[in-house]
Amino acid sequence: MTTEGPVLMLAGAGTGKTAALTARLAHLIRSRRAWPSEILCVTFTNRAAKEMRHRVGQLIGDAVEGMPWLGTFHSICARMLRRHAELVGLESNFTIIDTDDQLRLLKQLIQAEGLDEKRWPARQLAGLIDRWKNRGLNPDDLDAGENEAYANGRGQAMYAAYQARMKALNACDFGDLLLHMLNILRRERDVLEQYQQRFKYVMVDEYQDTNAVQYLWLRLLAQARKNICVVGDDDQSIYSWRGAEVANILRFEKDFPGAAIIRLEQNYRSTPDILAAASGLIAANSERLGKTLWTERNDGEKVRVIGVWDAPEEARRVGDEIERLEREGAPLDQVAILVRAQYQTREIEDRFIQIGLNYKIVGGFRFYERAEIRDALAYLRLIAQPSDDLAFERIHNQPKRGLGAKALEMMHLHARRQNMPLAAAALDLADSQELPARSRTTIGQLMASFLRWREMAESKTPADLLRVVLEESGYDAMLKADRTAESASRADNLIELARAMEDYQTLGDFLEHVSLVMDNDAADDAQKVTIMTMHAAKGLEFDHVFLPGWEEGVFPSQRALDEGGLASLEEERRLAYVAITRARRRCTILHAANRRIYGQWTSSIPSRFVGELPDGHVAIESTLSGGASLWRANWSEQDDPFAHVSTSRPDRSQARGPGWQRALTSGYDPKPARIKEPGRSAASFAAKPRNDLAIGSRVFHEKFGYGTVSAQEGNKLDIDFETSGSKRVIDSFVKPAD
DNA sequence: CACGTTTTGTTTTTT
DNA sequence: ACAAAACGTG
Repeated sequence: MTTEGPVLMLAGAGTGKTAALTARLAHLIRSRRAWPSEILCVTFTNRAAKEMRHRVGQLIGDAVEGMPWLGTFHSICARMLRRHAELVGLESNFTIIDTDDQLRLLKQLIQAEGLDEKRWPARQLAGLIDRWKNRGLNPDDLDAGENEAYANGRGQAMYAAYQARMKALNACDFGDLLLHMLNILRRERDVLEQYQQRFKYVMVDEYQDTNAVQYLWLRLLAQARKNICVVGDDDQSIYSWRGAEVANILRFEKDFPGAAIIRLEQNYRSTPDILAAASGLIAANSERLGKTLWTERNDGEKVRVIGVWDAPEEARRVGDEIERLEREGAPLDQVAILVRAQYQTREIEDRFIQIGLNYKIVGGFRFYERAEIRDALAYLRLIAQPSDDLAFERIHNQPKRGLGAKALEMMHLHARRQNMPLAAAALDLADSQELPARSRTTIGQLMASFLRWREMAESKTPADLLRVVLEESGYDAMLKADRTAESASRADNLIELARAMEDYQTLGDFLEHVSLVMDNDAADDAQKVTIMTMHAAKGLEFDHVFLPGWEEGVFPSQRALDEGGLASLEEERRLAYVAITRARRRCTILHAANRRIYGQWTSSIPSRFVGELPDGHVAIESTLSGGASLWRANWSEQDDPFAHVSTSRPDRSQARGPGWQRALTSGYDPKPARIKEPGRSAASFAAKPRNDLAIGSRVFHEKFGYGTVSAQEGNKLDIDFETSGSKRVIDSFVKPAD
């Protein structure tokens, strides 16, 4: 009922955080304080947004349909950015690229810079750029220290080059959605005021996970009215690797003086033992706001900790336990297995297939990340946007049509010289003689197909268009020719993709959905056990939760132990806290003495977190001889035996030698001019002739040698070569002979 | 250019 | 262990 002014809700796990938020939202609408379209409500995951929409719908009915501003930070920013794209030099139909495309693009830029890809991997640069964007930093905002983080002080230049290239491609990555919008709100007063006027109330779920850009974005939007209500739990902050700053929740009072602070401490979800186990564990963390969760319940059983010999036994054990629950009548959708990392799902999945237990894996290798789906999407992207070079590169030889590295290199060369997209360059090359005749006809056919498909896109539904494209491109034929079981399932996936597309009116709508919601959770009613990562489980709850792999090196993960120091160990502990508190009735933790990691059998000791669970609330069980008490005592009695395992960051400064600044320069221009007119089709790219050549000019060509221009048509020249005969070539491939 | 063989990296976690 | 990338051959 606290509707006006800033509100900070500190809500522990299972205290009804979402219920409070949805109720407040419904109250605002019912009491006519705001229309549904005047409330900005932000969540972190698509799942949370969906859940919120569902629950609000139950309270206020169809009015929820009129809530365009309920969604994730990314989807809301994408929606805004499409309206104001021109303010950051994009077109409204910009493409949202994923990490895969991002990496390929960065690799190209690194190569063009002449950097050693081994020494300065694209991944590292991608990580840095991501972190900069999360902090709201544009290339110009980087200080010298940041700049030196990559390739001896070329980080800034590479970042700038990447952004320029993205602009040329009319594309955004995930970080850009937020950063561009922040830039717009910072620079354009009228746009900012427009949104400040519109949003009478702002609500944010999981506030402890906001990073700097998101924080700045929110602060700008809420500044005028100050009707902002945020909900969070510092103990559940598990996304610092994504730039999340718990500090945001701590300084809320400073940013919004006079904020009402509401604590929710009664837990309505778990049994006292589960709650006590989780609370005892998290108490080992130092940096906490601190709160005491309590419950009125007094039922339930202790948290079980089971030690087994190896990972297969662990999987068997989990399977057995679940089958028992099933016999006892527990619904399978109330059972979850939460793991630290994706690779752990495999062992469990294998076992479940063996015993025929119905399961679903949430997240993981997602539908839209499969190769065949990405290929199909690349075709669609290229139809929607001829300037999508990344899509072009993906499918130019998929299915194989004899256009290999050589042909692609040629297209790149021409595209770069003319500042045009690859597709346009391809079209140009199709009627020149730079390439062998076979390649030219193939390119011509391919481009003609795209012209045809683009026309079809006007009249056909997206789903039908896809079917035609798959047929006419030869993709279907390629899958049919390959008679493996795998290709059959690929074909099925493509059929499924077309089916999923039926729900969308336009190609653009569908592509937006795909890039923002990488899930394709087809609604099915079958009862299934859920397998997912602990991160993905945040915000969910289950009667029965299994937590396998609680071993040093697995959980806490080796990475966290090696590089993050204490802060990262504490984050792992918060993750453990999140995992345990997902359970309503029963929580079972497992650890195996042996496990295969990187294909190597590795033995490990139980996680320190097991030792940190308070006695009296856990029941220890072990299939190993000697009992479990030995190692347990080990953990609690002495100090951290892993203290020597580096708690400080590895020193990177040594990698920098003298003279690093004198890096070599390359001829490649990192900032190609903005593409002026992508137009409706690749064919509309104008061919501008060169004016420094005329009929009779003597010219030199890399491949054909010297010759004389005999005719000029647009950017194409007929040249009589002295050694290679008469050819038709594109003018950018020749230079005047002197 | 396609295809087979060898080498290398991968395992955090999400939008 | 497995997949992708790099490398070499016909």
